Amino acid sequence: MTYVKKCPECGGINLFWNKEKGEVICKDCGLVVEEKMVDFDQEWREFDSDAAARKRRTGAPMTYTQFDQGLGTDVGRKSDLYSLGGKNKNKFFRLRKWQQRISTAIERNLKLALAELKRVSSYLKLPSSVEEEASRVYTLAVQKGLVRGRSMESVVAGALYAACRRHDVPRTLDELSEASSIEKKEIGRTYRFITRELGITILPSNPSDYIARFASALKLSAETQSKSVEIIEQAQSVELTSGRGPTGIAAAALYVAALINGEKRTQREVADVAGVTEVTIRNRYKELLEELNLEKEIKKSKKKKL
DNA sequence: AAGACGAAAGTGGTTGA
DNA sequence: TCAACAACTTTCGTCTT
Repeated sequence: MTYVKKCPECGGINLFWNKEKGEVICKDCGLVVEEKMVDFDQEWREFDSDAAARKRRTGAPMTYTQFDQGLGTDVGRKSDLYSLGGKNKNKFFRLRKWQQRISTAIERNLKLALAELKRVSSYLKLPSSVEEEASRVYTLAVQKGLVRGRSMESVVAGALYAACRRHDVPRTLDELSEASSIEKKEIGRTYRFITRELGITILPSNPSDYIARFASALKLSAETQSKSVEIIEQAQSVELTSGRGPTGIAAAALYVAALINGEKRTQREVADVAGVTEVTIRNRYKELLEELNLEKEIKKSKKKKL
């Protein structure tokens, strides 16, 4: 089986095959290029309907993006009732009433929230594995009663942010904030709250996870991308990265790599796509030059130009 | 004229008493 | 709960290309 080499959406070359989920996603724009690559053929043969019924064993796939995991049942309405006598009829009505009562609180909330979650995640073009994870996180949060006192939207945003981090397709808080129209600090706060309460541990995000997306936004070559990842790795080995914002580091590394490869971008341009200021890039850039003596490489590329 | 650089003051969040 | 603190931003003036 052969796979597409370029993302049909943005032309990016950073396709990533998540074997577990059976998806090929584009790390640049988050587009799911191929999804659910399962073998749809049956692995058994059936000769008559009887044998077929015995051998079939699947239903609709279970998913957290449906409020009841796609497994919900309802106590039926009219048509079923005709087959029941008086006593049973009453029992039936009672059951239905109870079900409606139980359903209301949590499930109504989940329905609304998951709709919102879908909206935001499609706005950000997140892969469905992230959406699924976020739905799961949100469902847990509701069950633990963590939504009380917080707006539903902010918890959704927080769950999405957590899911993104876990799947190494980080979006910045700014992007999430733009998509959900929730304040950045509010998202951050609920994010911290729910991850703590649910005991979800998330590693600090790696600057190189941002490189692919930033680079494609700036239309930089693949060589520049790998160069900047290389720079980040070096920076990490001399402890230049701890305590600093990962986006700032990614931006600076990208800026330097672009200089070295003669694909110069202004600090302003890089700063804009990375969501940091020029000053931050300058500070990181200065540190990078000091620690990793990259001056030579920059000079080298200048000579080439002349 | 535009971009790069740096200083200084301000902001929001974390930490430790 | 408050103050100290680090990272980052904003603003602005100067230097370089």
